[in-house]
This record gives sequence, structure tokens and C-alpha cells, in this order.
Amino acid sequence: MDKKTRKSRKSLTREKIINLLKEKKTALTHKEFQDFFNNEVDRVTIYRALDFLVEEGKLHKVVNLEGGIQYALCQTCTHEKETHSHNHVHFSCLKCNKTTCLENVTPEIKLPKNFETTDIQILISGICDKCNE
Amino acid sequence: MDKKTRKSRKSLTREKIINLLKEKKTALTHKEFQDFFNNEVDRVTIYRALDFLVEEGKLHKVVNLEGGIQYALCQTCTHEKETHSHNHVHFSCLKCNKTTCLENVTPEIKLPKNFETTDIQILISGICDKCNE
DNA sequence: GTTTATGCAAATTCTTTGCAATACT
DNA sequence: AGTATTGCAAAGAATTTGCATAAAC
Repeated sequence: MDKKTRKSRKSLTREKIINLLKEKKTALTHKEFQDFFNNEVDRVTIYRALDFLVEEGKLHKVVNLEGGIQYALCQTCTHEKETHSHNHVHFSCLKCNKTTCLENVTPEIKLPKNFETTDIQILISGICDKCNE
Repeated sequence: MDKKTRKSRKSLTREKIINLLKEKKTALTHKEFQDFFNNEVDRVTIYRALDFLVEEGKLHKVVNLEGGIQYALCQTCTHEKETHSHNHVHFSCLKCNKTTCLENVTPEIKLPKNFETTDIQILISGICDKCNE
């Protein structure tokens, strides 16, 4: 169904996804949702719920350095759909494996003459503050 | 076979891959190689040749904003394997669809306290200089 | 009652593995 | 001759599609 004309209803799966993301405070892959839900939710349902939430602007996709897709609940992203911006940094810790948004890091990138930026995605892998003691 | 002990031989597929990348001057996906080779080369062979070249350090993987994997021939990357670094910018033009390395752009990213960087990948999509007139 | 959300089966696509044949050195 | 490369078949993983049932409004 078309995104525009569709009327959404209460969906247990979508609620579970949002709640899990709030609890874990990290971006998760489709497989991880499946595992956390103990396979009680059909994978197709998870695929569809994730797509729905991305379309709605509640989640966004994060691509990790290996090309794997994770879904994140970004504070700054969830509010205003129009100014929905991704030029912040996604950090993936090699130790605890958590992927998070570094909301406050806003890098400056000077492009050569005549290049125009539409979207930026920055992926950093390394050790996060919690694992680095 | 192990990367270390292997002795490489002349490979038509690998040559074709390198030549195509030099000609196109853009990062390509596995599928694009297949198409450009008119399916004359088996896809498995392409997979293996690409892996080989990445291991050898001749190519590197670029993950695009949708999670698709492309293979690029970066000037700065091809030479010294040890200093092989990816913290430069990959630019993907929305008009001509070419993905290129902006070799000279070296952004400064200040991470919060106690974060340690191992690898950075920066993807920018927009309009490239050639399309922007 | 109508439309959305879900589950199951199956189709499709992407990638990897095994093995025999071929080609390079 | 010995080993790396290639092609083919097939296995395996990831994702999508179709349709019937269940749930929301």
C-alpha cells in the first residue's frame, strides 16, 4: 500500500521494535531483532515493520563498514521529518559491537570546487568510551 | 588458499577487472562487472577475483549509502599496503551515478573523550563537479 | 465490515562451497 | 608436473512477493 494513503494501526511488532531499540540504545540488524524476539515474530513481519518505520521516519538505516544494514533510533532524527538529516557520525565499537549515533559530532568536510552535498554518512569503527578504560 | 603462501598467476578476469576500473574511473558493483563483461565471465569467478584483489590491496571495498558493495581502485591505496588507509571521502554523484574517491579531502573529526578510531568511512552523495555546471 | 497487520509458503536474489577441467609457470 | 584459475552445479543466506487468516478500527 502506498505510504501516503495508508492508515496505520497499532502493531505489536512495530512497538516491540521501538521498545527494543530504546532499551538497547544501539542500532540493530534484522537478524538481531529476530533473535531478541526469540523467533516469535515471523521474519517477514520484521522486514515489513522495519520498512514501515523507516518510511515513517521513526527509524533510519545505518550501513556498517561491511555493508550490513542496521536500524537506529536517532534522537535528532525522530522528531522533524523534513529536516531529517544524517550528517552525524555512526560509531561502531569493535569491542562491545554496539553501533551508536554520536549526535554531537559534526565534522567539517570541505569538498573541492563545484561539488554539492546532499547527504553524508560517516562510519567510524574503533573503541567506544565505555570499553576504553 | 592462504593469502600468504599463495603464488599468484596471470588471471584474465583480474586483468579485466582492473582495466575496466581504470577505464570507467568509478567504483563498480559485482553486478556491474558481470554486465560489463556481458556474462562471459562466470559470476563465481568474478567474486573470487574481486576478493583476491581486495586481499592483495589492489582494490578496496566501498559501501554505498544503501549498503551495496562497490569496488574501487584508489590511487593512494594501491601503492603501500601497510599504510593502506581509507579515511578519505567517497563521493557518489546522484546525477551520473559515479562513485569516486576524493583523494585530497581529509576531514577532521573530533571524537568525544575516550573514543578511539580504527577505521573511518565517509560517504557523501550529491552532485559532482562534472555534472554541476 | 473494511482495511491493516501477520504468518506461512514459495520465489528471487546474492553469495559461498565443492569439484572437475583448464591454463599458467 | 604441479598448482592456480576458471566454470558449472549446487548449497546456503538474505530478502521479497502472494495470499489467506487474524486483528484493529
